[in-house]
Amino acid sequence: MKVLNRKSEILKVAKDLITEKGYNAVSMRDLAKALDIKAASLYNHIANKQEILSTIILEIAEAFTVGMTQIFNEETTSINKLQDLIGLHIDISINNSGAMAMMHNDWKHLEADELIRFVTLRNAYENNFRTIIKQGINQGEIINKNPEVIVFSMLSTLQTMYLWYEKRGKMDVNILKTDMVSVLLDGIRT
Amino acid sequence: MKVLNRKSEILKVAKDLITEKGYNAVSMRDLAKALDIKAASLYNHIANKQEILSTIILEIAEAFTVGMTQIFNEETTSINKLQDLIGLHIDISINNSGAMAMMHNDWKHLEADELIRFVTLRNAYENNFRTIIKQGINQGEIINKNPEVIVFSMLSTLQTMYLWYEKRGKMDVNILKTDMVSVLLDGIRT
DNA sequence: GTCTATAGTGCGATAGAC
DNA sequence: GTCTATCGCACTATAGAC
Repeated sequence: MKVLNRKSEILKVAKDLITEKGYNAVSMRDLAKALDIKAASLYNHIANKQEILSTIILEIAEAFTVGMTQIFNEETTSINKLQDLIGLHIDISINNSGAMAMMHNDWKHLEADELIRFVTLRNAYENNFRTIIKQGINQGEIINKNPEVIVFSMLSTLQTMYLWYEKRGKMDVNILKTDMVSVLLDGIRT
Repeated sequence: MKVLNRKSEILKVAKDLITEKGYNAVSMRDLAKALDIKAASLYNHIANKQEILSTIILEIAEAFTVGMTQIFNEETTSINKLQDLIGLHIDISINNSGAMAMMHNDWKHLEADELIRFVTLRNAYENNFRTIIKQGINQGEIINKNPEVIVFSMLSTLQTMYLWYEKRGKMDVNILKTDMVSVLLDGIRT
């Protein structure tokens, strides 16, 4: 286990607290108390409260972008790409449930450039997802239903998986992947 | 169009503001300004800020409970019950997207009795949902996959539908129901 | 790198006049 | 039913000592 520097340590504790209570409900005093220091001391490591939010959310958003880019460019069927995307979401959600919660709940408290960057990344991600579905329909691999409904249904399940995985005692990752692929993809396969 | 009394009017405006910014990010001064009165005047109509939250969230939670109870006791197949539940979610989500957002994002800011009541209702709802799925599996109507994965996948889609319906220019409700039933149920039917 | 002290702001809520 | 005025408190953030 690597020793964290002070800033990483602060971000880690902040992630846990904000996941539990929400961004606006966690004060710098709360955060400092959890680290056993005074609030003022935090400002030696971070510029302000916003920096905590944007660092955590953009880091996870960029991890999804990297994963998506790779999968999008694979030379394989759309169904295989969707299967890989399910795996990507499961892997990231399991290891970063705090950051997933913040991305889900608190992105709207981002400001200025960080907000724009986040929304841009998220839109690009959704567009790639939609393109994969449409290609699958055109290739006859995926049933010819409204692609928006398919995209929405899959994404909403994948995006809230972190909630559910936490709640019910962490099942085996490989079983989770198998069952999730089956439930999400069997219904749209031709 | 019925004329709203002052309290209903306050709750309606609060719903919109809180949906946009989150419960903690909307102050009583913000709310008052949106109504063109002073913050102090709000307290002639509501006891405190918490009352806004609990009134809106519990009202919608109870609407789901009523709908579920009725569907749960229908004498029909599990697949038909699920189909009716999808319709219930669509009908409520479309007419109450603000309240849906608050129930989704801000329930954790409920306090004491109201929090307990909400969690109780939500658990009962999920248990009924799970029971319907399990009965369907036992009757051979639904594929024999992990029922938790099926429940989670369907519920996460239904619970976040309000987000997506708002975002993309409100498609025809009947088409939405047909396609949603097909995408969510074709994959789990035997 | 952490501390004390504090500036400056905004919050929820109340009292009491009209 | 709305107002002005205000209380008491919590917040983010900074200055400067150690």
